[in-house]
Amino acid sequence: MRPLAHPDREQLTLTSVLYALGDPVRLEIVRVLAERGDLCCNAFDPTIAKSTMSHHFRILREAGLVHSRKDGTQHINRLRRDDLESVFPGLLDVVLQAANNVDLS
Amino acid sequence: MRPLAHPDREQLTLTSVLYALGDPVRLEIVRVLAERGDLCCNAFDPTIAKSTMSHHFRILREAGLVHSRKDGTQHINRLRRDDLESVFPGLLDVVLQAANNVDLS
DNA sequence: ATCGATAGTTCGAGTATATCGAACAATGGA
DNA sequence: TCCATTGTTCGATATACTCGAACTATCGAT
Repeated sequence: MRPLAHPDREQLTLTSVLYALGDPVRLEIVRVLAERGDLCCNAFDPTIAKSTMSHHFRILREAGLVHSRKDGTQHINRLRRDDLESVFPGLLDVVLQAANNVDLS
Repeated sequence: MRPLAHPDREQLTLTSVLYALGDPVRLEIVRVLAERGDLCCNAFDPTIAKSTMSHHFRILREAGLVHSRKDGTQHINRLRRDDLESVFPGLLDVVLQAANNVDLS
């Protein structure tokens, strides 16, 4: 297995972050992580294949949105709020605000 | 030729907007439109094929980011700032702020 | 320590999207 | 009418999404 890649702040790009957010599954992951804190992968939509979730978490990790650390057999995922805020101020908050409003429907 | 599709406010989705912004070519189009006002398609990177630009403008149009109107042989493109602001408050401003900061490099 | 259960990753295949050049359509001007 | 300009559409190739299956890693129980 490859080690988990986590770019540091200087490597984050706006395009990659927006690309990562521009998928309904990943946007929901980010929304739930923001709402409920650190979670492992099985805390999300169980109808989506494991391999697909793994793919989405990789996109989120490599874009710098999520930090994953191993804890026993599971991976605990955490939103990189501070890093994102320092590089793209206000972005995550605005997106989460919009995502939560939309989800009222 | 098909008529140009322009969704109205109620049809905009956050995922589609973020997806449209999550591409370097399209993000640059949006940034320039915000900076310089209404422009036709040839105001952008001339090294990109016409058909590719047409494709990107279609994505932007169908996501509701851009309005295109015919004027003679050209299409004048305008950012739908008010519509976006009403549906996803603050989103476009934050993205443009980040895009302009990044482009200093 | 071996077995089994659980959590994720990786692989391979099918389907969908990006990019380009070429051909087409629409408008305006000589 | 002819031609230049603008942009769309088409066909082909290359890259990304989704899934099931196989694999790896860790923990707990026997």
